[in-house]
Amino acid sequence: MGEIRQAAVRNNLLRLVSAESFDAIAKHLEFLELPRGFELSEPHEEADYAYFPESGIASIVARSPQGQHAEIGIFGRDGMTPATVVLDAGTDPYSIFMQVQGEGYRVRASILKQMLDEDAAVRVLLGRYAQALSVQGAYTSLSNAVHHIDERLARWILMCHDRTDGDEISLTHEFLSIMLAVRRPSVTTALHMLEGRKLIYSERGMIIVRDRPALEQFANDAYGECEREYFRLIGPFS
Amino acid sequence: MGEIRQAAVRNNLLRLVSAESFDAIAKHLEFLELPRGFELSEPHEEADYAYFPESGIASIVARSPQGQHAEIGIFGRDGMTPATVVLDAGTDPYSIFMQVQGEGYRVRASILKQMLDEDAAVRVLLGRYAQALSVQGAYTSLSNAVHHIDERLARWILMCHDRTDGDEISLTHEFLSIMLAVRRPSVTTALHMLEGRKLIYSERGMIIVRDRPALEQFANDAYGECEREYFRLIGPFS
DNA sequence: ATCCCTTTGTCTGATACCGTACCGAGCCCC
DNA sequence: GGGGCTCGGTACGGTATCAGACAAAGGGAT
Repeated sequence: MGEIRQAAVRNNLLRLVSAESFDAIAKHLEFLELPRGFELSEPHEEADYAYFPESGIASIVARSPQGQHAEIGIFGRDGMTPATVVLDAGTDPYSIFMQVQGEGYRVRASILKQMLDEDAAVRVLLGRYAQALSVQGAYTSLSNAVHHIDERLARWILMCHDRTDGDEISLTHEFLSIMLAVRRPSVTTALHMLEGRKLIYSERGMIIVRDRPALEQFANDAYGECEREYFRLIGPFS
Repeated sequence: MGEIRQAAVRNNLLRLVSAESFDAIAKHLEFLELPRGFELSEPHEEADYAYFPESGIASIVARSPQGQHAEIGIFGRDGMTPATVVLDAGTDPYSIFMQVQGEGYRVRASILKQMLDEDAAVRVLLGRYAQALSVQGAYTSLSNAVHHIDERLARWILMCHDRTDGDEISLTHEFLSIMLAVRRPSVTTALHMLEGRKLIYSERGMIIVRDRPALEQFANDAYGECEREYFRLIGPFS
């Protein structure tokens, strides 16, 4: 702790705060592994820590009273949790957990909160991130309503690819089916479809992007809007 | 202008600010009719005014590049637009327009923005409202993904009923079909279903809630979560 | 190797919903 | 009180997806 160089950090939000703000927060940052399944936040519970992933992918899932669930958004080194901290909301009703393992920094939520009170620039940045996340949820909603499974799957693979270093994404069909709120066998067939078009390779527990431009073209209407909105609100990341 | 009594106001957010904050904003409030179809905000355009409805219902719709669309949330006197103002986001990608005619106040966005900079309590309130709206979007997403048309329709009627004075909601099937992102005839059949169960009456251009508790029971898994979250974040309204 | 467990592939029938089209009914307006 | 428009009801074939079950294949541990 206390000797993290901002230039070496990969999390986009941590990179974008001013050097002064970064120094203020850096001494409280703790680096840790984020294994698959790691819970970053549980529904209706006040989070002890805020997490800023350096790698890996986290999933935000809403659950109905009867236990139905659907993913409303994902983030990796483009984001953080809990976004509610900047809105003084205390808790949110979501499960947030690591879906592709990675690493990241965490800081006590109380410390981050205090920083936000004192540092308007950081407050603005995280506020804009909260908006980007909300827009991501909105477009997930649209996609759930109007797009076919294979398009939604393509969208989802693209969104993961954006947040991953190579072309390999480590995921099971089972997991994908939860994320897309469809049956597991539907994922299998949809993946075969994408594989047949030579857009991806699919192996046991692994999806490999083979032709990203064609994949974007296939996802077509389902991909792009909320990425553009992130770019407008926060800026580029890669 | 300038002589609006806070106790006479019906918009929940305006009611909840302190008397001092209200006095500061009241002199800038302008009362106006909000006819059906009135545009409160257009996608990617900076809004000139912020609107606080006193009655009627506004709809927030996301549009895909190809022109597909789906509703992600609604608000009436429980809310305001643009929620982005508190997040310094400038614009959002949604169409926001009146769906059931009503009345409301508006204030120049620049004035509201300035107030937010100076008044932390108002900033917190609107921030929490932004969160409530985001959660509403998340549960719309969940509903789009996992619930059947008739349940979603019931949910939607309940949400409108919450924001209406009587039991009558003035809406065409066409409009409903856009909101639920389904075919118009599907709405017709679903409404018949609800009518057959004696939960509503349905007339030309009008839906009348007949048995609200039973309607809630029917909507079951689809209704309630985001209402509870609004209550937690903001408080009751009625 | 052998066992076991996770993950993936495939099948069957059922169904919710779609796209499209067409017609009837209510309502406004001259 | 008829013309025309909006709105609602209904019908038909088509298909994307579901529900559930089962079998095969990969991979780790003994």
